Amino acid sequence: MSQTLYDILDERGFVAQSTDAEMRDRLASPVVAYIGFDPTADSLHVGSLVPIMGLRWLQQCGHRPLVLVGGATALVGDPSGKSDMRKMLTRAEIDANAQAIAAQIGRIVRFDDSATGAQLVNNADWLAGLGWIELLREAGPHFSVNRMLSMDSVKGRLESGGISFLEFNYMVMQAYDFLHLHRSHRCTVQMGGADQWGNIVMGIELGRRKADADLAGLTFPLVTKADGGKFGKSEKGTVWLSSERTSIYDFYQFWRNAADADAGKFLRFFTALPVGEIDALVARDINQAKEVLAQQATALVHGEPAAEQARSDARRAFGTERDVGGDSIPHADVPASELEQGIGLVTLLVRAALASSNGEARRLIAGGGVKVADTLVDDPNRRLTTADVTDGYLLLRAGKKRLFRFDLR
RNA sequence: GGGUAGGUACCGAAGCGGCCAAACGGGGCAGACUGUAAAUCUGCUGGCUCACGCCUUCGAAGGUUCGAAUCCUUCCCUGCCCA
Repeated sequence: MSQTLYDILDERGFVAQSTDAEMRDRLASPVVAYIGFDPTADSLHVGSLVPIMGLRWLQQCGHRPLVLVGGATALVGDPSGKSDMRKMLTRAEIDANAQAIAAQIGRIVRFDDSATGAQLVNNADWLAGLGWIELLREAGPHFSVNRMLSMDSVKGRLESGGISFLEFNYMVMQAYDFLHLHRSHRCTVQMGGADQWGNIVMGIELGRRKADADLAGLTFPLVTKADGGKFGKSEKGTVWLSSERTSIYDFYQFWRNAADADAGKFLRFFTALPVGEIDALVARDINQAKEVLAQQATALVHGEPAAEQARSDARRAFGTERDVGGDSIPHADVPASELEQGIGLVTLLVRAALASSNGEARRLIAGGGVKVADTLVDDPNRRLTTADVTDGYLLLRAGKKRLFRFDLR
């Protein structure tokens, strides 16, 4: 193996900061490294794909990844990068979320007992049982409040509405996690998003003071978009990894619609294609590069067959064929009997979720944004009947990119 | 606990008795241009009916008034200063 993990991460853009100037050497021989995920929802979103890919490369390079789900820390809530306090979750919700998230990661990272098999740990297992006094006495003396206050994650909150003591303790818990994983799993490296820097550093220092351990950390950059917008949002909101929350069609479209300027970066982050190939592809045909990005990213999360289906359906729907019969195209049934009486276009737009209210649907139509089977309709009072059905379905388009198919039943 | 400044639609931020569903900016959606890209220009942006009109909304609950986001009372929350 000529390339070390560090080289791979570096050339793919995964390295934001490293606590160890000699990180490349450190990663030249097998280590145990961990990344934490907070089970605050029953699914991760595309933002978490960066650390997950980090684990994947880690594993591929002969290291052992530890996936920590923050069963305990989620009870507290990470203030990093948040402007407000999160809502509190119950223990049962968190446990269920932790399971769901582990399953998602398991599709990308291999969990088993081999030397490089990933292992799942839950900090509720060691933090939940700790006594207040016990923790204060063990970890407390090693934390300087002055330093904690100077951490970006805290400073941000001090400037924008304050931070509760509850959340202020988050970094202590995370630091304790690192120490614990060093003791229990010989873990020496923690990775995480750039916003985790402070938390990671606190863990390293705690490890040095309590266990004389030589720990290190590496952070991934915050994924940004060329236009400055938030990464991971589409018109439908957050892009989740769960197909329950974000359909595979929408997931594919999210990547397919990436900005040109982001294609190369995203291909490095979210696919396993060799960097040389990525550069060549981007240089040759940027639009095709985005199709590859969409297919690869979808395959990563939802599997090859689903990705192929999404790609071919999208190609046909947006290409010259105008064939929208594919299974992955958003669709629902509509009873023939109902259509015979005629249904208001406005009603159907709302039913298809192309508009969130009748008023919005009307505005959309009046603004010239609605097509029925490729024919522009600008009459808000238009009613659709079986006469509008072609090939057994009724196709609604809102704008150029949103569409919905009603199958006649 | 005391003092003080605030809580306005997705976000920021005006409004300070009627002309306020509420300026302006951002965001979002749509149209033109394109390559399912970006940039630019244009329109729209609480709900119901869409014609008048009706309903809900300006931290919460009451009150004053013909009429309140705008005045009064109590309460809740947040920042800052003091203890």
